[in-house]
Amino acid sequence: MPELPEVETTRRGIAPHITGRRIVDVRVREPRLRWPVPPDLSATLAACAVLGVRRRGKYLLLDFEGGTLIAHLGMSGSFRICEPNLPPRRHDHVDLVFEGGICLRYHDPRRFGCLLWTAEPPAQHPLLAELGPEPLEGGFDGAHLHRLAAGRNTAVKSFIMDSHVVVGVGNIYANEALFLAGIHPGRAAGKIGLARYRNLAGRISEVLAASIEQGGTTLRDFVNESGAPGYFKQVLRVYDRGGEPCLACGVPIRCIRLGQRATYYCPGCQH
DNA sequence: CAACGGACCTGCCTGC
DNA sequence: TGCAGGCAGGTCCGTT
Repeated sequence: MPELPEVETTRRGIAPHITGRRIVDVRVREPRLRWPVPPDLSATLAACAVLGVRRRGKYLLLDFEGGTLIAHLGMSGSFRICEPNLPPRRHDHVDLVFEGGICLRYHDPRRFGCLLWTAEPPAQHPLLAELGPEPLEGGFDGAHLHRLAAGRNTAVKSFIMDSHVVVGVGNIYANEALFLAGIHPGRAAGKIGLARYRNLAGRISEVLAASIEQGGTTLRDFVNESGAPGYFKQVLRVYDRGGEPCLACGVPIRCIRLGQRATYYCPGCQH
């Protein structure tokens, strides 16, 4: 489900509800996420206040007094703000209950996500330490992509989805950005020139920013902190449009598999 | 190093 | 109607 725009939408949605509030209860109904929820999380968080909510790539960072809760939504995770006594639905695995009757509820059917605690600065955590630059901040541009692509034979789509190269570019937005840049997704990363990488970097930033504006993309089940869907799907140019005409040239969109992922492109526009 | 496949899970859709 | 199979927005890890 969530790519960077969905995670940012979630961050913006939950931050005003929980920032500055203290934990009054932690309920772990199902600790078996990608990695186990720390068994002592409840004790660790007891009476701690949230200082703020940040995002690094697709990780949400809930800064508490004394450490940071690192959260990832995996493929199917979501956070919602609800009443603490609202009966949990299936797959509502964890509640963080705050003073004032605010409950942050973690829901994740596939359990590919995680909730981890670190007392160190989270940037040093092994999951975050090797991540590439943020696509919506300085340090990400065509020169960066061109430099890292040198000598690499992998498909450019797999290359831009590598979190060591740039964070937050998942399958939907990789397809969309390559379409907007006119680059064939299977082209070898090391055989693309600087000018085209400058264009691609711009399109990646642009498509992610535009999706955040729309509240993220809802394909099947993404909802924000209030349970409302995102609206960016209405703007997707190639993703999930196999066989339909290209909006630019009318040629049918093609669907292939690249690196085990569904890959959509326009054979007329992308080379 | 780079590249690839498998692994982790449930839910939903398709086709027989 | 039931059931098997395939697919899904992520990404880590082990093997070539």
